[in-house]
Amino acid sequence: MDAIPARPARIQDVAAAAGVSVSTVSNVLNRPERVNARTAERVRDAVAALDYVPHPGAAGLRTGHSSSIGLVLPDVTNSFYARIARGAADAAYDHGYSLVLCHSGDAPEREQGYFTMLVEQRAVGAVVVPLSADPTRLTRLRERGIPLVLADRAMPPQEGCSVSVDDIAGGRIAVQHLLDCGAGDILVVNGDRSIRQCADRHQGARQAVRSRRTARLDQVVAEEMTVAYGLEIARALDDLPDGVFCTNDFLAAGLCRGLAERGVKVPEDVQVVGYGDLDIASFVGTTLTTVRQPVEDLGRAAVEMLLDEVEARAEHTHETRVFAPGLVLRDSTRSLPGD
Amino acid sequence: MDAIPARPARIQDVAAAAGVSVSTVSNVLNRPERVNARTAERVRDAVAALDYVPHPGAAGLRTGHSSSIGLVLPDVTNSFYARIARGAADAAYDHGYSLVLCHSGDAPEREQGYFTMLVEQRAVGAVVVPLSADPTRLTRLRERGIPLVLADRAMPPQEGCSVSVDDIAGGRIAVQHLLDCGAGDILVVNGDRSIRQCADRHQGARQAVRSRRTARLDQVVAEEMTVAYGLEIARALDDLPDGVFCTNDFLAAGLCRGLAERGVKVPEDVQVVGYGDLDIASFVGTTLTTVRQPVEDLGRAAVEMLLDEVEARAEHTHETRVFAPGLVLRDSTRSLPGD
DNA sequence: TTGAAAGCGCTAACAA
DNA sequence: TTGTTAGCGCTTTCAA
Repeated sequence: MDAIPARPARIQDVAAAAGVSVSTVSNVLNRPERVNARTAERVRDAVAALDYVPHPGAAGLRTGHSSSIGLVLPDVTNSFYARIARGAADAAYDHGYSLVLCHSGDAPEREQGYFTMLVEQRAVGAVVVPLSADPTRLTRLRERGIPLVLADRAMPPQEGCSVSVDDIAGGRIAVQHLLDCGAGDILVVNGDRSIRQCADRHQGARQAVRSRRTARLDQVVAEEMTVAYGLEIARALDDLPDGVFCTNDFLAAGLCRGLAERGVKVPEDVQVVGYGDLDIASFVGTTLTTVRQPVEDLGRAAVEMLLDEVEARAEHTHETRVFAPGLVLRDSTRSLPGD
Repeated sequence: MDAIPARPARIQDVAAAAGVSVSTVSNVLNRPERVNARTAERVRDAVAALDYVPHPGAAGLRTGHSSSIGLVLPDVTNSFYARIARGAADAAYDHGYSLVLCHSGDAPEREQGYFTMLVEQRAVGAVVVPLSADPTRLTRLRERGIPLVLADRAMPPQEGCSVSVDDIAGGRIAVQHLLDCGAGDILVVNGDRSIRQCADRHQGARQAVRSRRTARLDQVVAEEMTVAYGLEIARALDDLPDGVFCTNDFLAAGLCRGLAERGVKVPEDVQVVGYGDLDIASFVGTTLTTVRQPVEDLGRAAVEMLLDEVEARAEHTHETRVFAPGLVLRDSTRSLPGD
């Protein structure tokens, strides 16, 4: 029943059908300006008739350039990384590259396995969200001729490009907004401070508070950044602040629920800002004002910086690109006085 | 500062270093049994010394086999598809294939573009969640020699393999559970019935009710399967059922919120079952009892069926594999009488 | 403007 | 057991 898959046409077949040489066909396809218009048309007809599609693998063998990019992520089902993947896929598609999905699944040996695979395939480069901060393996990849761009991690600029979101700015705009909306006694509900993102967001919060003489800032650290711990913290709170900045939306969702339990109204009594604009932010009882990160842009930019490095090796200079987050206004904060 | 990426070693370099011919090196790598142990060791030393990694692209050119699989999805950031991707990535990795991520983004012309790319690359096959039910484009892919496995969509078995979750069973176990927990007047809050999943889940619900003489079943259709519409429906409900089956968790989350607004207690007054076990299911006020689909298994199985077709072309017979969903018990239903 | 021919890195007959 | 050699499908000098 299956149609016998005809062996795909090769460039030779096209040449024969059009009555020209293979190099002419190649020229029609790659440097059309070099070839007579009438000949070109004959060739194109043959291409269409034979349903010819060139084989970039074979071409790459000759030219030395492959057309695949690796995307190495800890976990595709994590929405943050999925958004990076989407941006990267868009950019790769636009530029005619194919994207090889490498799901390292938090296993360093698997990440390493993918690195080897990328070297084998002579991938043109890779966008990677590395599992560990240890840069040795990454450096080895570079030495093997695979340039890489780090996403969501910093990298010494002389080592290569990287993209990330400015978490300090994120913390700052979150708390600035609370201040603008009239809160003066701010609590930061944070995750483990050894996590760079958490430390940065807190630092941003401090910056914002410092700019307002009368304001004060407190911090409480949750063991894990989950709804459950947010809830816990709300229950345990002794005296209520009038503004809370949670460094992720899960904490914020739990916190809101805990406050509701205690009869505390959001945003009337306490205003809350979350972080991440995760799905949950719009699903909780009081929808969350939160910080949105342009994550797709990260993925897109990473691929584009990689291609710049690859295609313009000489003029390329490494770049550390930091994206600005933005605030999404919803119901867990009051509207600005001016509005 | 950059180490000049030394041009990677070729099989010839290894041969020279080991003082043997290229074919011996090739044999050591591919059919070690054919070669003298001592020679093999010399070769392996040379491989290590030169840090040689074979180039599967070049090999594929010779053998005609590539080692990449396409994964064509409407949207990686959708958690359902992301879970498929994860399963597929795991399986591909285990079998030594690379997975090319094709994010069609709901754009048919882009999906088509990816199909062409897969043909160009001589991908060994593809796992695809097609945008439209129209099978013509898919058939063309097969004819071009790219076997495919459909995920989350049915396909006539003679056309190829497919994997999906049994939505009828899902609807049935959901409602069966409501009945078992003492509910007798069941409402299905459904999405558009022209969506196969919705129709199937409702059919499963009917099957369950039919088995219980005294039970009755009602249905209300939401315009969209969102939290907002779930909320709406809860508000508009005239007389309350004692069990509600929502065909997705967003609807269920909204419904619970709406019921809470009206002072209706879940699960004391009304029991609720959702569908999908999305993140939100454990985040709502009353955590949702819901139907969990083994989506990663779909992705994994799809890749494995594809490889079976590719590697055992002769003995392969197409298969339509249907996975059984399971119930996740949480707080929106009462515990079973027996417990 | 076109074509002939070499070769990218590898595998697989076939010969030695 | 090992080596020689002819391609896989394409690009790219170089010559015509």
